[in-house]
Amino acid sequence: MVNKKLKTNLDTALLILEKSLPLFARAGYSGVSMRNIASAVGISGAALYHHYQDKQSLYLATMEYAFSDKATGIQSALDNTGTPEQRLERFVANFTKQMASDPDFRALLHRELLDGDEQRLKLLAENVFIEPFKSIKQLAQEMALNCDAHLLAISMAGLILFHFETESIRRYLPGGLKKHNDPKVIARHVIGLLTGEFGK
Amino acid sequence: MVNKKLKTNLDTALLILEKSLPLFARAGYSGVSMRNIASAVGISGAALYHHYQDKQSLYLATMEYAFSDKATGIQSALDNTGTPEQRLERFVANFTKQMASDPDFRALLHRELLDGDEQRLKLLAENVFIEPFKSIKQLAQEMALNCDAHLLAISMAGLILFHFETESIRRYLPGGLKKHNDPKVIARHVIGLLTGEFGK
DNA sequence: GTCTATAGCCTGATAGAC
DNA sequence: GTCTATCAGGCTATAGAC
Repeated sequence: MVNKKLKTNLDTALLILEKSLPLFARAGYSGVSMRNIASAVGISGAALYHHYQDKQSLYLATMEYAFSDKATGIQSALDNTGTPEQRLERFVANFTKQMASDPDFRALLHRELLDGDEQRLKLLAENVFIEPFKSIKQLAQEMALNCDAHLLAISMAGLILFHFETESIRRYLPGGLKKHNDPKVIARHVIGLLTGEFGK
Repeated sequence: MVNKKLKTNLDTALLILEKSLPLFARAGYSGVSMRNIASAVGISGAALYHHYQDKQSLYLATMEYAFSDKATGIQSALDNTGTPEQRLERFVANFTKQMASDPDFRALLHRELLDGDEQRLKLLAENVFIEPFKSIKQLAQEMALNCDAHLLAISMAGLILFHFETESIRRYLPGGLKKHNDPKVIARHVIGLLTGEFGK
């Protein structure tokens, strides 16, 4: 109750984004109503329209909020010290850990890949993936992996993300174990595959 | 107009599934209304309820229809002739081609991974993935790849599917080219990664 | 087996008081 | 900046004629 004057405008607008993010992540754009969001925030539906013009604007703002500082987090896994192999290992371990800790981000990412329009896909690319992508491509070149760097960067992300994406179904597939959801186990496996250390 | 008598019951029920499949694939469960489906089929909304109890039943039936013969298609890529390396190559090339040719199936798969309940995930696992999964695991063992077979099977599927999943965003990422959507290029890349032929 | 009509509820969005 | 009340239309699902 202290300083109620400051608890206005910007605070509510931000609170709305905070509350709508997990709703959109779990049910998607058309699975969430403005009333759902309003009641999660604790205000009336009409009040939402004071902060955001319409549902689409609110959704876009939620995506901007969800993606805003993800790039720096991912980028931090890509510092330039050590051998290429060490940097690869550090990146995979770190990226896996970050993805494991943020299921809402993962869900929004996959929903955007399915449903995103040009504007939102561009936002996602520019705000989140372009910079890490460049670094990974450079890393691929330094490792002298003799393949298309773009394809390799996609493969690295896919190797990690797909294990989380399939978490819900792997329990119905033969050999599925709890440990396969452990970010450390996943990272170890991906590093092994990428460095060819599994032999053959 | 010939044989109008035969154009009843089962035919309409099937036609409904055929028409609802791409709608659900592109917009998801809550993004498609019974009216949307009815008008795609060319009948009234009420008529849908003669064939399916409610929207959920229709959706489940659509998933069963979409997944029904996918297992055999995938399995056909896994015949037992040749060396493990040849079989791996054939499987990756064939699976990639199949996935490339069926964007609706891919979309439904990803939507189910995001939203599927236990019943539908079990359906997807049992009708589509269990048998190919077993074969891949056996292949992994024969290739003497020294890693967890379950993780490897997931990785193989992920390596292929993620390239399609990111098709919409890759055009905003550096180095994205048309050829990266070519199933032959993708398959070649995945095979190279899995066999370690890119060096390092 | 399909139709029209409709019930009852939920939707996004607005008007206007406070 | 938030509320209550409300609108117009969409939603799932049903009733009953043909």
